[in-house]
Amino acid sequence: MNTLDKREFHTITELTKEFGISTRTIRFYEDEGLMKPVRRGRTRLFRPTDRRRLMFILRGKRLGFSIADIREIMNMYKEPPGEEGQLRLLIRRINEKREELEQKRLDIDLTIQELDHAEEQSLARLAELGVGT
Amino acid sequence: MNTLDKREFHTITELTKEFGISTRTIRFYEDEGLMKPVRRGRTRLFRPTDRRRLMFILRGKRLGFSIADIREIMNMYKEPPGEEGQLRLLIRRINEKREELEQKRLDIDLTIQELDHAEEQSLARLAELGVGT
DNA sequence: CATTTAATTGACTTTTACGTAAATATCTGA
DNA sequence: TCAGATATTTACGTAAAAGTCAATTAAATG
Repeated sequence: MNTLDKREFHTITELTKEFGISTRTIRFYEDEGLMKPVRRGRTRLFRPTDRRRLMFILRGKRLGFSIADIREIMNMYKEPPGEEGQLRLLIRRINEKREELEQKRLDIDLTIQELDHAEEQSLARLAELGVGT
Repeated sequence: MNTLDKREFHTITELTKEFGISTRTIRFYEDEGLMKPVRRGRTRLFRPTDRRRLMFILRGKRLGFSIADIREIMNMYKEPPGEEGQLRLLIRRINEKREELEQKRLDIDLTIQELDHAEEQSLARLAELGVGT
């Protein structure tokens, strides 16, 4: 791979290797309408945009979002609707999602704090045993 | 409920109401060894410590951790082991979990940024429509 | 051109995290 | 003490998110 890797297409196996997922998983996301790779014959060809979508999906998964959640968030990034009511609805949904994410961040910070505490305990215990780090 | 609510025990339904989950869910967590409420007869009585554990579980869930993950993290908060090898192993695991959490935080920040962007687009669109906020 | 090699499709299976229902037991106030 | 509400146990069911396997098909390569 080149440092200036702006290649047009990726194969499915390239993506499985890059992201450590299976072909089944990628096809599953396509079935769910989260990606639309183009085809050469029957073979899927993934454009940079498909790859970005995949990254987005995996990020969502790491945060514990369901496929449905991810689909919903993706839709928020498309062209905003032209009608006022729809727009206001979209904005409300965006804010809901943001709150959800901010709650997650609080959860993370708390958990990290607790891990820090647990680590300290363990380090203290190690010190008691009279060992260097 | 009192402002100084340090009551000894909670019933299962009190917890379901407080946290918006079902009795089945709570019993499931007990089956999974994540909580050990005491019993009066067959009836479960949840102490403050059980309630705290439940909060911990739900926090883990919000972050997309599996039951197995949560159990593993919980075990990190118990008395650290006495043997050096075990201690070092524990410390390594703690650091792995922390990294995982920090990755999640990065994911969150990215996603929030994108939501911000999507919101701006929508607000701009609204402005175009010549409407006030 | 014959054959590995890589992809696709479709069907069935598995795991996780509960939901649901039935039968039984316990408690509680009238 | 008895009806109605609350809990428990056991067992089976289910939805989401893939995993696995088999049959085809297409592509590439010696």
